[in-house]
Amino acid sequence: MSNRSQRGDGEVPAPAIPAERVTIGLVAKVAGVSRATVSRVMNGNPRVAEDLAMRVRSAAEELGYDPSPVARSLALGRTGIIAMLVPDLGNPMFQGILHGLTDAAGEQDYRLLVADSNENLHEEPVLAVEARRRCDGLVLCAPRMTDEQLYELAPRLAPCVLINRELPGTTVPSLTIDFAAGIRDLVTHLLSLGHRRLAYLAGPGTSVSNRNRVEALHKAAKNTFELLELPCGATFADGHAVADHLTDHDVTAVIAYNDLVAFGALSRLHELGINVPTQMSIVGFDDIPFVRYTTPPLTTASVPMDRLGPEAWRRLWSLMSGETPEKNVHFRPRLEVRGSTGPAPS
Amino acid sequence: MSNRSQRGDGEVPAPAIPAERVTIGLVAKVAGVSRATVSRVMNGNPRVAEDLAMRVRSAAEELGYDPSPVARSLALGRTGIIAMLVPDLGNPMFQGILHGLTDAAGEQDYRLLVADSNENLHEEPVLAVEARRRCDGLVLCAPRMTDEQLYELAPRLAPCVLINRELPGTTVPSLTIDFAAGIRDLVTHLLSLGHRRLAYLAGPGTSVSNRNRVEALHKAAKNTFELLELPCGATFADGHAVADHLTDHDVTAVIAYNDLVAFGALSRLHELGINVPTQMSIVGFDDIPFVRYTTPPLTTASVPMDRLGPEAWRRLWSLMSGETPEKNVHFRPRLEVRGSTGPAPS
DNA sequence: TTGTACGCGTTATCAT
DNA sequence: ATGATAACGCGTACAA
Repeated sequence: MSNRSQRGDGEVPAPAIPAERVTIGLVAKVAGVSRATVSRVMNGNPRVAEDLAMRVRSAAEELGYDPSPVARSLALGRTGIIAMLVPDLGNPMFQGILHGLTDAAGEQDYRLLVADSNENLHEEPVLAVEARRRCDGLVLCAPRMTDEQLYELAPRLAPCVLINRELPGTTVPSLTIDFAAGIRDLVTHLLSLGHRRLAYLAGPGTSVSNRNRVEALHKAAKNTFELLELPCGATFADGHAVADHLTDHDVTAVIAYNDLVAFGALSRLHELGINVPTQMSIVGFDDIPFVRYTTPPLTTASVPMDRLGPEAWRRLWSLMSGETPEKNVHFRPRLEVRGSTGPAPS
Repeated sequence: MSNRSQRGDGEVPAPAIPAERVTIGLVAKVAGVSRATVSRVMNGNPRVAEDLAMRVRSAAEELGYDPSPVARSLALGRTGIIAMLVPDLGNPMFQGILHGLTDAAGEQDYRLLVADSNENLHEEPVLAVEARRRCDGLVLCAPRMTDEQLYELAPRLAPCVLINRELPGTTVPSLTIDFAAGIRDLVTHLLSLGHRRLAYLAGPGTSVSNRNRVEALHKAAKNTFELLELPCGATFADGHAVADHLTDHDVTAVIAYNDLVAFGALSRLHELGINVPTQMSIVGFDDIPFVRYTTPPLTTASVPMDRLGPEAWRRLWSLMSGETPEKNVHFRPRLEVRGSTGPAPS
């Protein structure tokens, strides 16, 4: 059956270049039909004589023919692919979105291509354009790109759906998280527990979502509680590192930029012998999969990650179909009270 | 300068379809030259008169011309892209590889496209072929694909580099982890601590890397210690769930399929009030970034993740250049003794 | 129903 | 140095 029966009596070479390119023309010649007919058969066009179709199919099978996606894309003017650009694949938050997006798009036979801008925040715009040019649509999550850049780029990125930020004055659809509401809920929760001196472990300074949180915090802090802002970051390691300085100040509760940071801080506090929540309360943001299992389980603002992917796809699909996408959604996080928060120590 | 100066007096539409396609032909017409010349200018061909080049550049600038990657790929016969297929983006292990691969390939102006086979293990082969056909090379990590399938597919995937598995009898380069050695080190460590009854939290049954571990364990167990094999999985949640059954049996140490699982189990044991390592020792595999911070820090077999990406790229590059890639590497994990292992309770 | 011929947007090979 | 023109591999009017 398979051609590897001769394995064992020699090395089977891994051909860097196929023996001879098998194109639609070759199949046509072998099957004794025109290329148009082959094309029709391959695309399931029903109006071809069954005998011809058979000949084509067996020829294609025999030659191992597979239409070139590139040539196909050029002729069709579409690729059947969408791309998503994320700032950090390591963040479980994006993994959730990616998963949902893959599934939703997959149902309509669209494939998802993931591009990670990683640390090259500098090249974020380049990557976005490049990714977009190779496919039919883009889901863009670029928290560090300036509004200026985004306005400039938007026309070249369409059809495009924005995640976690908006582009006022344009019709570019966007899915956002109501960070302010989430922060308010967390603060209210902490205040109700008697906390009055809070620390905020800030995310990347250039990130819009960090700015949103900071603004909400400052607004809430007015005449209500003391707020200490500590530069931190977005990763577990960042949170872990900054936790050392927590005891330098007189705070009783910590609001982390996100769950990863909160987790890192939680871990470090444990190492330092500081009990959570009796000596210090701590909250995160996002509700990524495993923070419900940390010790203690993390109180956080739960973002409905699983809804973002599908919603993004629907809007992208509308745009690609020339229709008007549904209105933007501003997801409201749900306060998830768990074990990492408790009454403020007297 | 920018055309968004009129923002504010109306909605700027997000054009699903660019106003008019600006192709190389249009630029040529506007600049008053042939398409060939435009192509030359765009590709930095030095032998074009400077005045013509100027005209072309300004025309291109003015029209916002950007060569179509698809058409370009078709004409050139190469895309400038490589793909990597991973079974689970959520596993930090792959994120490490992806990162290294992105950087290495990026230095030679190749972009990385990530495809996640997610739970569609069934479609893994399809995805692999699809991904490969759209670019110039593939880094494949498909732990659940059968050898049969892989042998069958190999020719269509070349140039291709395998991660975590080999294809004996072929010249397909592969980068593998010496799971057996890692397991042996972990076992030896546990035995030296006096443990004689071990549990193994098995990964996905269909995964080759799981089979490798199991084999190594059975080999080591011969007349040395008792081995209990518990079906588990590959995620944090899997480990968390299975930990409940750990106390049903009389084991003193646990070897988890990977760090994620170990972490999950660790977390659950803590909830159950079982102290690690005094009552139970536990080890993981991989050494993903944050397990050094868990409580207690996890003893594990450290895999040099950061080396995999670059090594994979070098081999892929060789293949694409028609050269013979360097020999395969069988990475030997390094035993990382931390706080999650201790003397067996008497 | 089938084949012919052209278009998709670009690069490369020739003449000139 | 520049411009026709033929690839690249495929889809699809249109004609037959």
